[in-house]
Amino acid sequence: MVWKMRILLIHSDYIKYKTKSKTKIAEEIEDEKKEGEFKNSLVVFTAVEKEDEKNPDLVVENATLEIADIFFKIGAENIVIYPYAHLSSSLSSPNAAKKILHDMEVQLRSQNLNVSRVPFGWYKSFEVSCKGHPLSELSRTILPEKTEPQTNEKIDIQKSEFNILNNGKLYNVDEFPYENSDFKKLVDYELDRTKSSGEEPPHVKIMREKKLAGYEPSADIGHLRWYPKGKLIRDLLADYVYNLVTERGAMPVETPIMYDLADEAIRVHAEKFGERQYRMETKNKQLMLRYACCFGAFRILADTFITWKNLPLAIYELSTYSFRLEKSGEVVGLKRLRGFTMPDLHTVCADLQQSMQEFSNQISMCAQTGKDLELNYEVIMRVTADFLEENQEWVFQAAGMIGKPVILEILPKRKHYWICKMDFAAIDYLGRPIENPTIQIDVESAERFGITYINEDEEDLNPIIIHCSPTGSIERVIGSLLEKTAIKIDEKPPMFPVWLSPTQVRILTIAERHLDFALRLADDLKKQNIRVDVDDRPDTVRKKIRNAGSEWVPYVIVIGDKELESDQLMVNIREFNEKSLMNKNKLIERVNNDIDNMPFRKLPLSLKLSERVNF
RNA sequence: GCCUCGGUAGCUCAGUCUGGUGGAGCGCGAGACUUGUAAUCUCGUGGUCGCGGGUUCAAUUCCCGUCCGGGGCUCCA
Repeated sequence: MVWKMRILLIHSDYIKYKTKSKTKIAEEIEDEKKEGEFKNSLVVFTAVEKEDEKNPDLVVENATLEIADIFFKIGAENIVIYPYAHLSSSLSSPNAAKKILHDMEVQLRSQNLNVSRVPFGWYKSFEVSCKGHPLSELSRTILPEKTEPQTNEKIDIQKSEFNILNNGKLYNVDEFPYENSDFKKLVDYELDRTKSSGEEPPHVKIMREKKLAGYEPSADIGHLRWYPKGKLIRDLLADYVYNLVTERGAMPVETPIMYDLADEAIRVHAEKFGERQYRMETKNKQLMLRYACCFGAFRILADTFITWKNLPLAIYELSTYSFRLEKSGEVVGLKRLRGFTMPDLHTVCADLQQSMQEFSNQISMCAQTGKDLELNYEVIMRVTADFLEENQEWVFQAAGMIGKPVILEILPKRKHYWICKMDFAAIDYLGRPIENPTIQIDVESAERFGITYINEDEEDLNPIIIHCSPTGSIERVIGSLLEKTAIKIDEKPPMFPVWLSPTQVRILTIAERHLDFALRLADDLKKQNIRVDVDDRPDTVRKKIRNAGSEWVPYVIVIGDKELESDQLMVNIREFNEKSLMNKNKLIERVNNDIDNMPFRKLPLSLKLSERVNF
């Protein structure tokens, strides 16, 4: 059980007290404080607990915020801080308590409130008259954790330095000759220079129109429901990343989505994410929902016997789901969710040298996903000043692998667990980045989680761990693909890459007598691993063509009397907005060529459109 | 979380300012048509006007609260 400061708040008509006799731990007081009476007061009975000693300043701050908040709500005139040990069975040391109570008094007073504090460590008689309105009796537990950063902007003044790195040369952000508008947009965004247009990102509407995904009103904010077409695309992307990482030697695992905060390493790692966690309590456990796969991965690695011969060693998991309690105003479409799916690769490296080498390999892997998914990534590399100083040659070379300018952020001090990271972002229709792949060198977690390996000299050492998401979250990938269609709308008809298109080939019939032929053709294509369906509804050809277009179907074939006679098919090719005459085998070849070696899954919808449900 | 705008039929949206029996298109159902490349015609079905409270003879409309969504701020270890 974790204990925290407990307070009982009473809005009273009056409170009177009188000191009787000292205890061993009594504080020295002047005579005038030996008794007192306060009218219309918010009395704060307070017990300082063991846990509070870990971060007394934060407890004081949180308690002060809470008390002031209630004070203004009820409109009392005085605040009376009353030490009251009996609220807790796990008290802090008397000295810590005295300090915290004193600091609370000072901090409340600094807000120009009338504050009094009743002496600590005396036996006292007291009389309190509670007002009895709904807010007059409240209890609060104050956590020694960060709540809102609102009041203390003092920390973290040290700013990062931003530069552009191109062809091994460093440029000032204002002097760089920008040629690529997406890159310029990322720079502007990083430097807080992005102007807002007040529009909704187009992918939000498209994801619903195309029946991919929708909001689930009966869940929390930022959790989606996925319809069959969207689910198919998710699964194909998951297959894609699985193949990508396993081909490079990663071993897939699956770990729990919730963790016990009683585990010290889990708790400390969890608290790095502050309030943005889902927490849940069972009868005797406090649990958190994972925000990435680190927890499970690290626990596996900590329990695994690893030697230098095994390194680098990579384990992979697709987190369905990761949970982040983003602020309600930040959640939007597929870009920012509270429940999302992230490919998460953790690579154990013997030392910094090996981790840099692996980092380079993973840069290639992440860049490859941009090519495979046909997404343009702009890149930002972030390093601590120390790391840059010692490894400048490597940093420049790593950035050079991108083959175009990248932003280099230099952090004066290590602020997080990583010393070097690279973020790849697609730029959305409104010119804002969607953070996709990321690679990070983690120098902290191995030790915290007790992950070790045996080196050649049989010494037990903590490795370096690289976190990598080769595509970023699956939802963001889909969001980026949809944004891209909106950006390119003037250049080409919107569509998914053929391997991700739910329907790859649609066959539509002119009259009922053409259905048998259409179904036989569909069957042939299906046998060749092509997702095909048949629009057998009694609508006009014009209308069926239009429908196929609005579903972004890449290849559409009309079957009429002519097709029954010959083996030639008139194929509508969406990408080029053209019609082309070809036979069945040519079509199969063409589709397979589009799909290349990307993953395939069958169409999880009925073949005949007349039988389909409208989601 | 704060500020701001919105929530009306399965979907897209009008109506609300100025309170008085709620509209259109698409979809869906029925019928007609039997169709060759981006919406065939006619008829019909369809609503707790997000939810809760208040004001009023009367509330989708005005007021308060709340939930959900968009944008901005902030944040994205």
